[in-house]
Amino acid sequence: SVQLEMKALWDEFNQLGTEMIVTKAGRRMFPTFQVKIFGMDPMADYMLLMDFVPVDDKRYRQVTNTQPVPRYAFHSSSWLVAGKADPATPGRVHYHPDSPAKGAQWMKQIVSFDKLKLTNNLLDDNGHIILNSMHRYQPRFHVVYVDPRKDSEKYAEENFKTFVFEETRFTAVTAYQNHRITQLKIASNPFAKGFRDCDPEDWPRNHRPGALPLMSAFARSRNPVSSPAHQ
Amino acid sequence: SVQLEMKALWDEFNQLGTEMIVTKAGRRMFPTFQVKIFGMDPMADYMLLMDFVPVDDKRYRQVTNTQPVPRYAFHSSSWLVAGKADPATPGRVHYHPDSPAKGAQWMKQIVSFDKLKLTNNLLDDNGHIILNSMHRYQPRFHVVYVDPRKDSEKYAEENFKTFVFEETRFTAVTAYQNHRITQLKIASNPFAKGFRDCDPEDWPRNHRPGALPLMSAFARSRNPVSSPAHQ
DNA sequence: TTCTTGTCACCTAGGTGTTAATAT
DNA sequence: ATATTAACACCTAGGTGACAAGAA
Repeated sequence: SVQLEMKALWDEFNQLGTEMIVTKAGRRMFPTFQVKIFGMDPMADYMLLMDFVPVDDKRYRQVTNTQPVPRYAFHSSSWLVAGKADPATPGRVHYHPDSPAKGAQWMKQIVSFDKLKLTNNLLDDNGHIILNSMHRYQPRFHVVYVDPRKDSEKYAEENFKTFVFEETRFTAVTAYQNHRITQLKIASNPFAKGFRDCDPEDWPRNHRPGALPLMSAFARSRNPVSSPAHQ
Repeated sequence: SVQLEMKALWDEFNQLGTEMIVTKAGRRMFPTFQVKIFGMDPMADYMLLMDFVPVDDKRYRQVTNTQPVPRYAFHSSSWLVAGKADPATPGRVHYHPDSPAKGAQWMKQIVSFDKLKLTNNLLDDNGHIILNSMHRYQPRFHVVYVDPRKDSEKYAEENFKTFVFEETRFTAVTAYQNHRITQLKIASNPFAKGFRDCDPEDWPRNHRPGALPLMSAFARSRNPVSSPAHQ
């Protein structure tokens, strides 16, 4: 079985509609997809990998709310379906760089896919995951048992297991569309600290009950709670 | 067979008497020990590791030349034997973090031991290599074939091979003793660029034949030449 | 006197969103 | 209009030798 790490943070993003930047050179995901694994055979070899499947066959489009809104308005924009999805290229997979490794090694610490990068460059030759901007994707996590038997191909079907966490769904974008997503990224990603206007360490102490809860996930995620995988 | 990378740079350091800093927290080696490997079974698993053996049973001592020397003197100090070596602690080994891996993976690119760190802390619990300051050491590189047979222990003797490059010998120190070593480190280690007083990129062009050859190894090492292993 | 330790400025290396310019 | 790109300032993370202070 598998537990998603930083579930509280993923939930907060998912509630707003998670967006992930794609660039030509490749961009990491934030939050990073990381899991805790249980129940492997400690002595057996496993390959760990991820892929990304379209959530639907729609292409999205950002529509700006042009009506006058109060300052600090919450819903200045939203997603609209803009047509049928672009034809999917044969989806790439990302093997965790430690693969293959023994079950004992995978289980003894959190497995982090922080080397995984997303790109919109169809001609990418860095092995990055290729996605279409303005499309929605569902990350999937696969565990493959390395079968020592000679005719292991025959058992391929029973030698892997797939885990899907719906809270990790996201829209691929080349620039953030929802400003609240931007703010949550800035508040929770250490590499974006330069864009913060207050010290996040002070937030839990200074937090007023009525304030915008942009930082709540970050505060909570310091003691991450995991969730069981869907299927 | 194994080829040492950056051999020209190692030679230049070795000619001056290589020194490596050891610290409580652990310090990387420079030059980094890296090799190119040939002749493995592409499909077989191998473990790669390093250890460090005392070159002799001597403790060293730096003696300062107190006689008046001309400016820019070349030999202001030297090493003297200072007594018998301190009792050796059971030597640690450093497994290359990618171990175990297939021969094909080890051979397809340079294997770099840049995660290896040296410490003088006898109580170190970070898994770093523990060395005595003011003692000389010979790095050794070991290739271990992971024998798939059940009684593999019986074949341990024939399942590993050791490679020794004498030009990688060094003296462990807590502070540099030979100023020319310091200068060569500053000239060739990118992380010490802050202490340079000229642009190393310009050196090959501006190099006057009569000038001090401090940068020559760095200039040459841009097209690294390898050397065969001793044994 | 000699050796060791801890702090520091200054780097490498690379992950952020911003912004202005460009493409569609 | 909307979407994409490239350069950029500002971070994280961590590897340098210098230096002053301390230890042996």
